[in-house]
Amino acid sequence: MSSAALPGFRDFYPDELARRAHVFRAWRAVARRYAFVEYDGPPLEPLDLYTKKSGDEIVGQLYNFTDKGNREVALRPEMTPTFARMVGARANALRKPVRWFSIPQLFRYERAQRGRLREHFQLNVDIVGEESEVADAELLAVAIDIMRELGLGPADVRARVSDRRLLNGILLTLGVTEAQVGAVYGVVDKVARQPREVSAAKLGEAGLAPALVERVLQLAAGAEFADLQREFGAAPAAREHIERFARYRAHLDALGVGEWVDLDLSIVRGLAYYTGIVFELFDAKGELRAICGGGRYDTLLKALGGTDLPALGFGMGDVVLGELLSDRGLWPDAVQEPVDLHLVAGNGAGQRPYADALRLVAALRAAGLSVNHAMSAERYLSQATRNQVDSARKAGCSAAIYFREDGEVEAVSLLGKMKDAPTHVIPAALALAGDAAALHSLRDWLHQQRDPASNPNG
RNA sequence: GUGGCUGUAGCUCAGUCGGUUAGAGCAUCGGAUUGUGGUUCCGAGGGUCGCGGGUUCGAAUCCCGUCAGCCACCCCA
Repeated sequence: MSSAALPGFRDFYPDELARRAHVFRAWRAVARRYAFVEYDGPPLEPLDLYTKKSGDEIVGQLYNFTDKGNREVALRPEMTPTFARMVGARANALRKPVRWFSIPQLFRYERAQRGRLREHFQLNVDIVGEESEVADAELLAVAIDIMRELGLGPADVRARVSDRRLLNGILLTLGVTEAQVGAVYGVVDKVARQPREVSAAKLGEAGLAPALVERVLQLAAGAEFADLQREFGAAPAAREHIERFARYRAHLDALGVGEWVDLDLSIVRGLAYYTGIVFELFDAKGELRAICGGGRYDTLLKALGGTDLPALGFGMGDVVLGELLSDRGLWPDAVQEPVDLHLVAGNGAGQRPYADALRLVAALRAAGLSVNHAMSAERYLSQATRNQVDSARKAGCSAAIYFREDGEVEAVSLLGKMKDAPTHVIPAALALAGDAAALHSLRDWLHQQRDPASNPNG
């Protein structure tokens, strides 16, 4: 076996690239439907772009090195700092709100495992300059509509949403002190991933009374928004946030994605820079890692040295999403673009110079058709036609084309049944001369063969 | 970075108690009376049994190490 790709890196063979393209198509189609525009930045950035935001510990998880100009650089592990720089540099000139998306390839140096490689492609969708919770609803709707676009439904994927301000207000109302809030977040974030006793012990260590520990764990394990409204709707520390969240839910319903969404106060998204509504998308069976995560980060742009603008966004990677599509059998049947025509030897092949065969191929290509051929005069003339036709069909070609004994050029469909396959004839002289009408008729005929509605052989 | 499981052809896997030149199916390539199809038949190529060391007359097989993959931590996307 020759050397393979580096650990955590992928070779994309044509079938795999076609699947990747399928996901990218869905990402772009939905992002554009929501009026986002695409941008990109450099895959290599100054190292301090990341250490400024995340501290020096981050270096252990980066692909970083010193370049030949003695600059400390890193392959980008995330898009947000680049995005923040680009927006910040033109903050005053950009029409607000900014709605941008990107599909960067990102890199992280850490142990690869299922759903987690050292390299992946991640859709980033961000909005800058809008504080209304309508923007939060719009953002989540983009992520959910991508699931729909790929054939997934609310029984396959669930959106879990929370709001840090809401959780904060509830905790303060219950008697958690400002000083304890940080520690409580840390426990709540992991409540589903560690034993209840461990969570309880950590909350106790943070200074929470036993009754309060129970109450916090109960809320983190699952809460109905209606119950929260009843209990905290009038509390001074929580009321504003309860009301905002109610409006958010109503916007999601109106945007047509309400049935995908569950409240889950345990969604904290690390302890980092999120300031408001946060969300994650999971497969409904809970077998995979998060498909997507994001939320509001109103203070980050300023913290990174940019303008003080509210912002929100999410990232959605191709790896977990691809695993989910595989599990659900949702990849399209024909992932490859079929080739239109394959030149084979017909009964008239021997009557013409080989150059005519290449001229025919060239004329068809000039007319915009995709055409393959054997690239060997010897094989074209000596190999049995049935083998040539069979190879073309197996390669996924839509039709074979050849010179007939009477000198005409004939195409025969390779789709559908082999008996009585449809054919289309054009005079060889017109085909070789690149006659527009003749080639147009061939193109129409090909389209007709591919359209199942008008192709009884399909 | 820590621990557990697994490594045989491009893929899925056989390979007995340690015993001759490591096999099958699928896939690929060539062919089946100068020509039009999925079936069928014949044939071919393709392996440092992950890698290195050890035990042994003899190792795919047993032992140790290492690398890679998977899983769980850690951390996050």
